[in-house]
Amino acid sequence: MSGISSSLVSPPRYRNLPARPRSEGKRARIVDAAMRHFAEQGYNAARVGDIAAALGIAKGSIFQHFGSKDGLFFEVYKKAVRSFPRYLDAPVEVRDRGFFEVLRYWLARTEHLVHEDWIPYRVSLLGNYGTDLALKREINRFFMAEDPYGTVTFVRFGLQRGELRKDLDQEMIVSILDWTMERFQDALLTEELDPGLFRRQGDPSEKKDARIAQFLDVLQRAIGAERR
Amino acid sequence: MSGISSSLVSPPRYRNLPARPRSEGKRARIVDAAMRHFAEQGYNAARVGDIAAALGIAKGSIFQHFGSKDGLFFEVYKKAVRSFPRYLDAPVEVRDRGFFEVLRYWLARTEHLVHEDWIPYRVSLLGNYGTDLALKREINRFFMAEDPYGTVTFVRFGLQRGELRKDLDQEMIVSILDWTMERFQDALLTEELDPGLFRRQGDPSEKKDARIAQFLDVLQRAIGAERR
DNA sequence: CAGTTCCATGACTTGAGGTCATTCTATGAG
DNA sequence: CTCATAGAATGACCTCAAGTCATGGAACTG
Repeated sequence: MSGISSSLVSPPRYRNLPARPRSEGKRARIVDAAMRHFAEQGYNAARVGDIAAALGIAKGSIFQHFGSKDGLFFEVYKKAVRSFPRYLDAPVEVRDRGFFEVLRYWLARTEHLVHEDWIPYRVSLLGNYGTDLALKREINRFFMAEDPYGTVTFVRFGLQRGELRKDLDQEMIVSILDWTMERFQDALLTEELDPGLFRRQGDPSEKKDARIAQFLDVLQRAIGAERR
Repeated sequence: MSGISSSLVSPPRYRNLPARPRSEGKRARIVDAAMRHFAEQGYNAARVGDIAAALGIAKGSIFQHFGSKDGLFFEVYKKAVRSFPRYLDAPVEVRDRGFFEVLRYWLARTEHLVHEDWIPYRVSLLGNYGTDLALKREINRFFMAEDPYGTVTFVRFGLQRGELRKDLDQEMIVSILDWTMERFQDALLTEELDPGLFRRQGDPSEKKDARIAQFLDVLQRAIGAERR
């Protein structure tokens, strides 16, 4: 299994064309337009030509700046993800109530946040599920390097407050938190990814709150310190 | 957010061309060859033309049978997933030791199984992360309709034995199990998706066993009935 | 102002998915 | 055995989007 991705799969290229000084503004405008297009059309259906047309520039320019459609998407993805709040961005009074209250806060608000501005959320979905594995690897690198949601510091916060089990590796807790939060939110928010939890048949949406409570309970038992 | 996938995204087509009687054998041969190609090249890099060439048939034939590359991949994906064992396929003596022992059994064996035959595993990865959202929706439908790993019956098994919490909806348990098992196994097995749990810096593979034990412990606290 | 680097352009190339009129072939009736 | 017919196979052809590149500005540099 070792050599599959390195030898059999065609080499990806997310060439990081170094940010040229003069063109920063233009790069940013391209990324913005591309974000909208990707969000609305999906990765495959989005056309680089359309993005260029929408901006009134030549298609070649986009390739000169980003090298490839993948390269462009990766920039778009990073921008989208960086625009999301970090766990510890919750209001102080919430933070003071502790680790799991911060989680509850965000879960309850996610839906609202996404409704207000679904474009970056949609892009993050595309990156997570809708492109290809080579990109997924790149995204993983990005997450490990930047920790854009501040999960690591958030877990440290929970550990310091004694709200999290000390007998687990921190990495393990971080992974579990990342995985389950991501999947739960995706199921909560998007039709494509709901395995029937939220949309089976005419589930009244009040049930969502119950689901959130249940989910938090499960998580607390899983990684939380013994209560009292 | 409601209308995104229905109105803005171009309509996908996984037309289920009804299985013609005479061509069953050929369909199967195409699916086999395609499985190998997708696994080795990835979805995007795989060429329908190559698959046809490898079989010594015309490209048009493949489209006649499966309608589109997506359609072909979906068949391949289903075949791959159906080839995996169900939870309750574990040996009786393992089953007798209970729900979590069955999980331990499969986690310990997954790596082995995948080494022996990584092709269907790779295909399932592609379906889960490397194609597009429209396909993801189709895959979710498939899972809900077929429950190919037998997760639902497995959870019922755990509930009947009193090993799982009775205060959670069954659907919730199933989802949590699916999510975490999938991600954990993916991290265990693949470079692309490993968020650093197993390969951060030359982790010796003995650590894997420890991870598996930790993971099971976490899961047991999360969804298991109170011990003793 | 001259020289140089960067940037924009759009016509062009490449190549993959997908179509379709035609041809072939297996089957079963007469 | 022959012919009729439906399903399957074919490959030339079409479409269209990603990606390239030679050329021609535009903006700094000294």
